[in-house]
Amino acid sequence: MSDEPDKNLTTSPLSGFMELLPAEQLAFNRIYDTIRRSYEAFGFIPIDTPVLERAEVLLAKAGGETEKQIYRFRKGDTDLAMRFDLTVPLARYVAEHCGQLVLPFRRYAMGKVYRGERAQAGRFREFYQCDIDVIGDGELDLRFDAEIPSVIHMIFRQLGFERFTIRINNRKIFGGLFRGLGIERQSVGIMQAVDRLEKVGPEAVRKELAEMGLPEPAIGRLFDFVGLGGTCDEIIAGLRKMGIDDGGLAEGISELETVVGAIRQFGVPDANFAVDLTIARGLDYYTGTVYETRLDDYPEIGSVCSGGRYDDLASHYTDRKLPGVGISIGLTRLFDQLYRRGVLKTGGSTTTKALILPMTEDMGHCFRLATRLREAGIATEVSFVSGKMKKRLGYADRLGIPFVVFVGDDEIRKGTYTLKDFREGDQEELTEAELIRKLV
RNA sequence: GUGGCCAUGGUGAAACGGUUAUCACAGCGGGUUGUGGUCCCGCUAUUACGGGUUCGAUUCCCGUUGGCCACCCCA
Repeated sequence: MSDEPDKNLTTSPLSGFMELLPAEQLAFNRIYDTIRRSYEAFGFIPIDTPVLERAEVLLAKAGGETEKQIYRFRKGDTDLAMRFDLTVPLARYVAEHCGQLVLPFRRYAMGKVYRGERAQAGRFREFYQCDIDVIGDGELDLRFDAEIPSVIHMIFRQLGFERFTIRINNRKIFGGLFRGLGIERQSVGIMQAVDRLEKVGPEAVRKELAEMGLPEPAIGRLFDFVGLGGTCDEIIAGLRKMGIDDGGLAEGISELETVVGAIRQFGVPDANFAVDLTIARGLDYYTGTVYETRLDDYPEIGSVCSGGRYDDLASHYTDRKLPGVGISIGLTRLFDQLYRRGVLKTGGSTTTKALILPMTEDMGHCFRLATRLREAGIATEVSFVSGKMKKRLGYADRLGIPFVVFVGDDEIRKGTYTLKDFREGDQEELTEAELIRKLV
């Protein structure tokens, strides 16, 4: 071990780990707070679970992909892993505490998750997910499925978006269709192919399906099916008209119809949601309603929020049947993509509203004023930058602090303060009461 | 995980075999006392790392590391 510190250590963060400058971080936190407030407005309860879990817990129902991507390591005799989403930890949490929880349990969680995959634009190895889920006891009303889009709607409105579409589908429809057409065996491959429809176009998908060995008539029917368009009601009517006889399909259609009706009752305008029979969602644990939300003006970002219903959340951890429905907002991706496109307004690089600039030896006077301003809810700091005025004011200027309060011996004698509005450039001499009234 | 492209000050770029590697922005100092942002002057700072080819490498070749993009997967 060398005693000399290595001054040439790489200072960039690891690839796939987002790190922000102050103004960016503040913009990020504004989005975070907006999401949190909306979740709480619907009565969701905040729950925070550990970033590290026993590997066996996280991998209990993991498929191949998760297994490959999970960060896993040993510490002593313990086999540890970092959470790759917030849903699996929720399952463990609910199984552990269900005796003390009131069901249906409405919880939200906002935290970092980890996936060891190759980073790319909009694809991180460490990122924030903002989840809500409702967990029921044995059964869970379909109206909870409809409430989720209503939460999404509120969040994106609050974030300042008008043009976004919450796409809805039901996994039972796919399942029923595949059974009805006798192509159930290849269902996973078919859904993956259909998911690529928008990306590669119908011809490529048709070819891919043929290569999987699907008979031509079945492919035709499949395309009739995913080609169904129009309003939610037209699509649902179209589905019924296809005349495929399968109990699961009928159930899926009827659930979808119920959910669509309830979404309208929740007041989500038709402009902001749509039935889209092509969305399947990779994760195979969804068993009913599925969601995917896109910003209409930025379709290339892809889904910014997705989720769905699962029949049994915690089957690996408990015998109780706990159905749930939820969604996850990929906050890191959402922020990153919006920021790259310049659609986020960034303000100053500080939370300070008023900077007290002492021009007196009487620092106690300045500190007491600072305390009273803070108690009035005004974010305040006292400047200790010394030197020329140019430098002292330059500090406020560069951080974007909106107000500077000059405290000089003249003012102290008169019992006043000089308040300078940094954006307007003008200033006025005020009493303390006037100062507070002005800044609050 | 598979494949392609790229690596120049803090940031974004220029030079693409040839004397002290250029420019802009940012940063620091100055343009005299209790008033910043614009303007003017000055300063600091760069060829990712290791090897090879060559009289000579930022430039060409190999390796390493890192970044970007596509696929896969997904938030």
